[in-house]
Amino acid sequence: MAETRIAPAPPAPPSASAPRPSKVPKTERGRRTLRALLNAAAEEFGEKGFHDAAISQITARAGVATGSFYVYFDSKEAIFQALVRDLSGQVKDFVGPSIAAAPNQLAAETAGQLAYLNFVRQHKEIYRIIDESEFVDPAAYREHYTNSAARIAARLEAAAQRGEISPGNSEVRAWAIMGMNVFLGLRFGVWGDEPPESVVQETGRLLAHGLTPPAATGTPA
Amino acid sequence: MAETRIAPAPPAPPSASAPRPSKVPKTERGRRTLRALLNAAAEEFGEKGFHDAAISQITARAGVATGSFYVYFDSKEAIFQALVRDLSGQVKDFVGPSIAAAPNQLAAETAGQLAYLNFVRQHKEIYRIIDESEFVDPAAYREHYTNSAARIAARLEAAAQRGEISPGNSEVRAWAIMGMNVFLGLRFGVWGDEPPESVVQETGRLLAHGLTPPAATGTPA
DNA sequence: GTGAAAAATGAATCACGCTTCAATTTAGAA
DNA sequence: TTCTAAATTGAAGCGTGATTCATTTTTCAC
Repeated sequence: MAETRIAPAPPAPPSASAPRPSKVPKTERGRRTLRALLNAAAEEFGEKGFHDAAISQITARAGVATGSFYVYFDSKEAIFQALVRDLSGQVKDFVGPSIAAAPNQLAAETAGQLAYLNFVRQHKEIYRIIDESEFVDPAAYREHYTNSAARIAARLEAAAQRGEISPGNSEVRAWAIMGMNVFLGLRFGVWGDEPPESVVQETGRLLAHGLTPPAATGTPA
Repeated sequence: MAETRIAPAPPAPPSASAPRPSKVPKTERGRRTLRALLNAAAEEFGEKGFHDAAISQITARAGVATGSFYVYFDSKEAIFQALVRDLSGQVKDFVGPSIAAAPNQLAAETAGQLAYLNFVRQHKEIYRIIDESEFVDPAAYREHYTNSAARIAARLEAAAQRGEISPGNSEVRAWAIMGMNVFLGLRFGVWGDEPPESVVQETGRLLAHGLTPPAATGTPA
């Protein structure tokens, strides 16, 4: 969540960004149907959750017959997995550039969070889908967060080397930052409509100076 | 997550701490069977998730016949709801005292986090169950986190009044802290066995002073 | 000790929706 | 235009597991 790039080569696994259906379409028509199925699945899974979602509804939304589904995916689980990959990639591609453009580490975290919150507001279904992968595809769930944390940690490590931030346990910090972003995304992206700017501002202060009052440190907020 | 008490009367809804089965047992034997069913359900749901969990397995683990289940609960959903309440209460009761005993706000957050991490290590199934309530019982899920955040926010508000911490947006801060705790609990409580002390120490520094290096503020870590 | 309410039993029912499949239509290369 | 592979169709099969229920056993107040 809320990261990517800046470091030359973070420990990122070979997981691809694109959906990987069981059978790759050979014709233009096939590609269109595949896309329609993935979009329909995002809606259906997002609204109903994995088990209440129905293949027959997905195909109905996509405007194809039930049987067509199995030309592209082996099972309900298979399209769900493909969807998780699809959405993971979309977040990364959306948030990454903002982070890369930031002048320093604290600005990068703030920019990443802002981009993430904006993305979430446009794709509220992402939480239900990523969250449910914990049950449908545990490996994907674990990978998703482990990879995100690893990228954040790599950035923090580099920044600490440069003396830009204080030294410390980067892995713990990374999971803390990721947790913050995920929960703020849930509260202010999915459940609320408040403009993200004030959220980002507050978090920026927290990450920079903590909660200790100015009198006790020296630099006011 | 990781909070409770300290403030006289936080905005906590009327949700009870105890499980509320459909039918309250009238005899001692009945109470024992109900407890056995809840414990068995915690195991079964924790291991398999809601949909792969089977009533027949729950009753088998509890050592009773299939039909007995429906003496105590109206449905699979009903026992799941009761379980979420049960576990929510357990966390609160376990973490609360640590927070109440802390001398100041920053110490309270740290103590709460430490207690929470220890609790999670003893009850790894809690994540799968709370997380899945997002799908099985969305209202319970939302309430769980909204209430937790409200309690943290109330504590922060009070501390800010006392000048113990800097003024700021308490709701944003509360959700940030809660997110941190939840994700650190997942990584270092459920997935890892590292001793929680180093995690808590790092988070404590982060909450107190942020990431800015000592040179730029004045008070070293 | 007796009897009515509470609890326990487990085989049978039944709804649900994923998946299969044989037949038909469409795409596009030669 | 022709022909083959690709794509589409939707009704029916089928396994799974939650839920029901008539019956038996246990509890405990009187």
